[in-house]
Amino acid sequence: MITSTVENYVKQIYLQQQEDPTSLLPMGKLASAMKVVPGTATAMVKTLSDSGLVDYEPRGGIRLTHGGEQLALHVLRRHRILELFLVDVLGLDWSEVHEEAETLEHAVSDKVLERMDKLLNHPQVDPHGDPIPTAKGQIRKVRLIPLSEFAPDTAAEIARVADQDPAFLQFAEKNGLIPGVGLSLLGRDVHADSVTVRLENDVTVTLGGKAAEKILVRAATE
Amino acid sequence: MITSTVENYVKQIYLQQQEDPTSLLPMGKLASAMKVVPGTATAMVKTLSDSGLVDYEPRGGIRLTHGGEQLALHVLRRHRILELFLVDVLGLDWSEVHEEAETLEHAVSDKVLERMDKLLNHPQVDPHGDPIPTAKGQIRKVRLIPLSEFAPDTAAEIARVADQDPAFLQFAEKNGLIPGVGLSLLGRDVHADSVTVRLENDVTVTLGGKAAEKILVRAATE
DNA sequence: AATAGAAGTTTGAGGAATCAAAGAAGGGGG
DNA sequence: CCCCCTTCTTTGATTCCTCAAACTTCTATT
Repeated sequence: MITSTVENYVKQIYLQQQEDPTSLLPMGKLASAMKVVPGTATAMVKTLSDSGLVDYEPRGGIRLTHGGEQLALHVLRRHRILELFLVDVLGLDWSEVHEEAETLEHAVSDKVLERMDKLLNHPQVDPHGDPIPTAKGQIRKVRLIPLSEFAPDTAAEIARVADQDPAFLQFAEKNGLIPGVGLSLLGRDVHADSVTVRLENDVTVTLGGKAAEKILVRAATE
Repeated sequence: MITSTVENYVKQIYLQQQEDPTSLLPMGKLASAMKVVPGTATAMVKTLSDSGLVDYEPRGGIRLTHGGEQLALHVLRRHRILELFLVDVLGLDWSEVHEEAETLEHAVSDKVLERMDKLLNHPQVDPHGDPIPTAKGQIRKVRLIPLSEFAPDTAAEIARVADQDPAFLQFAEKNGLIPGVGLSLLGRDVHADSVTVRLENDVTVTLGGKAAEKILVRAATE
């Protein structure tokens, strides 16, 4: 049976793999992402391998099989629709829905999920701008530019805030750094490791490199 | 930690105890209600007893402590609000929400639950007419009369359908036997073990004793 | 009262997921 | 080229929940 632990591992493998899609995911990365000791990850990966969800090369690393990726996308779909549902229907704050969805994603049936999807009008992205895979397991991969690498003097719009830490999200919200908001790059200071932008409401915000990496933008579509 | 298994046992003990509130609940009843072998129930009850959730008399039976009852009511509240939410907000059929809620009741946080409660306008009963305990763990106990014992020639209203089997609920729905519907007793045939009622839409329905026991009514409040 | 049968408890074992700690593999610096 | 350090795997143990089956207690019936 697919336990919620298995779902979590597979989801995490998928997310980690996105960071570096070319090479095999090392055990250590997975173990620390799952917050377990390395031995636990090894044991679990063996059962995932036996279930045909990952390809496992001992001491080499792992990679999701097609089946594993489909499962990961299925879990991710549940997670992201739930996040949006919690924000749009139940009025929770976008900074707190990640944790809630983390539990619920293993408990909602497909039937309930599709009702939510319908109620939300088949959304494409969750409250943080993360794309929602389709029920058939397809995900739109859009090339977004981190604010830290964004070219000056171009109009852009925030597409995604790539961090689920409530504290960071609250900071982002307070400063108007929310998906859909337009902005333009005022300046970048390499030595100060900082980026300054002007938002559509004319407020200017300066971010350090770490924070600027997490704000992903796309060229504005007027 | 309170696992969902513990929550299920405590909930089930509460429900079973309602059937016969005066005496201790025998192990066998609990075991069959939980669909486990008797030995499993014994083992589990010991840990419930160690956690102070039940009083356990070996070979005598069990009874919830105050703490156990509070936990049971908390779980029941989650279950019933979820059922109503699934019907009223997501449009699921009342015959199928019990199963859905059975899983979700262990995954939903208090925060999310109270949002649902608010959205539903602090309901008193779930779609089947079962009372919803308050957040403080209080439950309104109303004396309802089974159709099988109902006095003739009195106007009444269906208050509750006490069965969660989807098949029975679908039957009830098809025949208009839904909480809130008014009816009057046309006749009872002791030898045929049957009861005939006329519903408010003038349809008459005849039920056997087993079914009539599950339809609970209250004197009509005009 | 003796005893058969029902009801309940105990014991031994197994699967899922975890950790701690010992052991093996592999790669880079001296 | 060898050793050492990092990374990974193995091993042994633990917790939670379950079952099967042996065993005990109680009750009711003759």
